[in-house]
Amino acid sequence: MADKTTIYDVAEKAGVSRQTVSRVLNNRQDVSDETRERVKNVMDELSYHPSAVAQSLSRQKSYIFGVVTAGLRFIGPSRTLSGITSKAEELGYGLLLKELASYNSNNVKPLLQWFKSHQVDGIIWAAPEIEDNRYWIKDMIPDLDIPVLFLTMEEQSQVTIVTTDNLNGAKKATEHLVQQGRKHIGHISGPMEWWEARQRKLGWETALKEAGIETTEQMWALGNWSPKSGRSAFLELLAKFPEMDGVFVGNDQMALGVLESLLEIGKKVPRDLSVVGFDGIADSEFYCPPLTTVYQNQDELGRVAVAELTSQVEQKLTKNIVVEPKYITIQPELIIRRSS
Amino acid sequence: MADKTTIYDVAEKAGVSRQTVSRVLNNRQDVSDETRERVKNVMDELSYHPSAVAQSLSRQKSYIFGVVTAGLRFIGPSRTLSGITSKAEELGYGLLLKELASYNSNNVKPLLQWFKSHQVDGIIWAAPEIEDNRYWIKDMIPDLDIPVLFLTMEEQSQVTIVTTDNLNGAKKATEHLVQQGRKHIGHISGPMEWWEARQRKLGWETALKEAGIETTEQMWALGNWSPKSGRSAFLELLAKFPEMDGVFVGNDQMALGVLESLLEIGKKVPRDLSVVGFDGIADSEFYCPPLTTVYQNQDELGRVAVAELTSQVEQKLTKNIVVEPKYITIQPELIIRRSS
DNA sequence: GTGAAAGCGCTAACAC
DNA sequence: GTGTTAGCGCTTTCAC
Repeated sequence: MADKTTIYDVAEKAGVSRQTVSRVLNNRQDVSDETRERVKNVMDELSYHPSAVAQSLSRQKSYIFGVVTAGLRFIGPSRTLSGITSKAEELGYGLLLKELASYNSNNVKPLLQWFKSHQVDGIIWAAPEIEDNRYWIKDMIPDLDIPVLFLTMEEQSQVTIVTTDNLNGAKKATEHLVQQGRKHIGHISGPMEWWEARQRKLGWETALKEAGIETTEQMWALGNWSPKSGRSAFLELLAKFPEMDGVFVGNDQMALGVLESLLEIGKKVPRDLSVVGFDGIADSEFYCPPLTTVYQNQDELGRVAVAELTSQVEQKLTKNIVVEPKYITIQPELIIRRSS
Repeated sequence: MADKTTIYDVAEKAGVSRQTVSRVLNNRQDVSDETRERVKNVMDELSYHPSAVAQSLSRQKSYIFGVVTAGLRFIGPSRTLSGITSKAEELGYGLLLKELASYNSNNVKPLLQWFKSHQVDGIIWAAPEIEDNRYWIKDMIPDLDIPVLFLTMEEQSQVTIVTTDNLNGAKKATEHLVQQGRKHIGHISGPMEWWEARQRKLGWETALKEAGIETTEQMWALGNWSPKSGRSAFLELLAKFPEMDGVFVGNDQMALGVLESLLEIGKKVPRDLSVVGFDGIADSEFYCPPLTTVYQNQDELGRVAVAELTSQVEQKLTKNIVVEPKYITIQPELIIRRSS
């Protein structure tokens, strides 16, 4: 009952047409200053606020982006989301949020349709690339007719992607271990279904190869990103690669598990073994010892994504040109602490 | 260009009126089976999907909730958000998300207005209560005319609140230390501007009082939730309360800092000092030693909030009754690990 | 059972 | 500069 005031009420009370009110609303120039003032005053008096829903319907533009995320209970995705919210706020866009119940979304179509029916101006796909959960891109994106931007995935023609350079980050981490004089550098990876895990492993392999070391199956073990898995993967790895004196771990959480099991078996870090993680989560500074890690700025990732999407949307709108897909890469940086 | 098909196209092709199509869309019973079938087939052929925006405008109901969060870069809020997304999905609601740039939001009014203009059916305020950042409730909520549900705040008449029972959780933690035979139990709190921090401190005081111990200023120190602050607060506390043999820390992250500084100064946990945290974040199981902590199910918090809000919205809609405010409390549970 | 008319609140296109 | 006329795509009376 509070806000039943519509553009019509304002028009009537101000003694003008609804059009004129609309013009004032949209800051058009073709209104006399005198009229504009009068209308604005009436708006205040009536505490009038336009209906965004009606505007969306009429303009065919909502100033809303759809955001798809997954695994919010982990720290990474929410950092990215935070970057998205802040940049969207800056640029005047709202966000319609969906979290995938499982990474392997098989009902992408209804989701995209839902966004479309809400007339979002663009979509940010911030869920990780795992297995073939991107299979639908070629089928769906073209006739969706809404710009979609993907986060964290392999370069692909036809779609714009913003991602941390996982391969290069992993290379930096491994090179650091090499420079520290480590000769037997192992790797604990995330699940191989994850693109990020594969990239990081590849970075480790590449760096070692460039250092003249050939990697073998004995030199790496598989984890699932969790501290617990990091721990068991490490024990497994140590058993089959006993000479290991350095390890690049696929993420900080698994590195936490590694550090803990090192403590238990009485090995000193970094004296006996150097450890380097990936992600640069805030806690890593307080592990014992503080963890050397590759920091990826996920907040920035989200911000860049929104900025790019906005730019594409507005270009499409004003110049009616469809921007060609880009592959935007963000470089992570090595943070050296006491674990190496 | 893909989805220019409207209800009108369907009506025309099916040889019925737009209303009939609408009836089929809304599963009304007053349509003959034969007509329904025909219309449905045409919908499929044209791959027609109704516009949610047009429906919102027409029905004056959007099936969207507004969500306000803050501090997504920390792990707590995003867990809650995850609970919110999953339950909302189950109940058929979408989410319009806003993250406060700072905890002390002074521009609440435009935010609420924005939600209102988007015709959200309800609002979940999931940002923490800090200082007087709730001052606006009495002024704004009544004439907003949209149900608003608050998370994590002090009971207050007129508004529905869902919260973890921080006081009781803190009591449990402290009582546990007492039962372990600790005689000198200190506390490191979060910032006193935070309601949660005050509640947890109060729980510590209450438990000690019930155990016959009077708390003094010497027995607690102030942190800011971060590991770093936990560390310095602990050192400060140890200096003025040297006989301390147990400490209840306001959250797990600060407890991490405490554990690290204990390692540095060479004190054994729990032999010399027992440590208990609060939150039950996943990592706490992998601190050294694994942390005893009070687990609060933030996912559930979000789910309960959505369920309650939905219930209120639908009751208001069907029976046209405004549900009276509730204060819903979720009990956290003590998880005992090696740090105590 | 089905259709016609009116309306949700606003904007775009064209008049004057 | 300002008003008129049509929509945007759907639902809600109320006829028949």
